[in-house]
Amino acid sequence: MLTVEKQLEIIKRGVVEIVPEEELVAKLERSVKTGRPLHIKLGLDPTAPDIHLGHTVVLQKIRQFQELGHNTTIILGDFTARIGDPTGKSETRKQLTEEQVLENARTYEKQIFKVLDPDKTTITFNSKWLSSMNFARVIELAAKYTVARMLERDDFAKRFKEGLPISVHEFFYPLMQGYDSVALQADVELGGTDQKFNLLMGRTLQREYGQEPQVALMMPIIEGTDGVQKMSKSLGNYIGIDELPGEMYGKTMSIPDDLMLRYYELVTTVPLDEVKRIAEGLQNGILHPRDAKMRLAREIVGIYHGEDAAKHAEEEFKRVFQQRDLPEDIPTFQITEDMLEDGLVWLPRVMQQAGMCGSTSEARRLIQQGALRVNGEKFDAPDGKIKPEPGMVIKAGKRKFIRLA
RNA sequence: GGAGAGGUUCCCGAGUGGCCAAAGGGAGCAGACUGUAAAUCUGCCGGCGACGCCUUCGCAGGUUCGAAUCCUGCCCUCUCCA
Repeated sequence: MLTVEKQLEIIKRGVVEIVPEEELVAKLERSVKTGRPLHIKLGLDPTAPDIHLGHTVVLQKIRQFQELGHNTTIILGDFTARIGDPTGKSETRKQLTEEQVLENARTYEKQIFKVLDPDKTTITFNSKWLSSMNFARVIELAAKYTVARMLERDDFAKRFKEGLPISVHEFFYPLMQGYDSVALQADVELGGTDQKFNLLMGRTLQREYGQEPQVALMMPIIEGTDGVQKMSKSLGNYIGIDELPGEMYGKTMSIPDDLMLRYYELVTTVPLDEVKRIAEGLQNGILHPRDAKMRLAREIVGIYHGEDAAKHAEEEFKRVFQQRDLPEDIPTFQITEDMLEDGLVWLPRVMQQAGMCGSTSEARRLIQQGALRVNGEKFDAPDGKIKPEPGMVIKAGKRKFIRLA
């Protein structure tokens, strides 16, 4: 086991806040002395069927704890998910059904291990202890916290002030999550900064139930590809870890340059001193931002698809976006008889049918804006008609291609 | 239970009888440039084979030549009082 100092150095990478750091140090010291690993807890909401890079920020941290030899437990909040964490969206979430939760949990489980070591990971559902709680015990739990303190929570406070709805059952979410820490006797709980209240609740409840309080360790919430809002699937600004290498690479290239270093630190395993070197290179202009970002994209794709796939994705990216060449694989589209009129097809229809755009209106706009190329030639015929030929390549915008069958 | 405020296009947020498919911002898309799916600038941003037509402003009706805007009922949310 590494020394306390070494461990701290690793643990603190990317971390926003440790509450309180002294207690973490004390716990680590005791752990090193007794040889007994710490118990690290991470709660996940099994509502998201697809894990994206945003989730991996915290998963990477768990991974580091695993490598340091500590015990890690992932709690799939199947029971809490029935409420839906009020955090984030300032409105009440729909309750999920039991089947939905279980199905989501299964896909979740599969993806987690792309980051975590399966042999060192314990997965538990919190329904294990929550579902059997009777009302008397729920009252006992609820009595350990006051409404005023509950309203201190950012999200509740904001909604309360703005006159937005807060359902009573939402108060149970923090209580339940906090109780998970009691059930597990966690030493450390990880979470995003948006989880602060919940993590601190764990401390309070553990103390109330006569346990040593856990240390709360908060990771930043990473911005999505738009560079503005937090990465989330519903906002569509996410990079999913199940995505194809090419998509993943391209999406990474689409993040604002300013965001690069943050991504390096939080979602890759590039050593910190090297990240520092990259930062310096960017600063003094020795390193072209594009090249730095390509490296980033390669690193990210590499984690989830391997180095070869990453290299391949890069070559493809260069071919399509730097050399403006055709991609390796172009989906083919079959023109059907009923689309033909005197041997001509109306391109908006083809584009819409081929999934290049959502409607013919959108297709018309694309043509008007000069976004369309047929066999590399700009296409701007106002009636949008063309004589289709097998093998013809239609390109809309920079990254949508089809080949006629 | 009583009194008041409010529900607008993906999101935020204007609009209070015609000039509204609905300001502005964000996101998204496209073009230019940079040969980064970056930044910046410009344009687009409900649907329809389309200089017109259709659907949209919580839901359902009504008034009007005409409604997101006025009236009625309903649903949902909030505030104050009880």
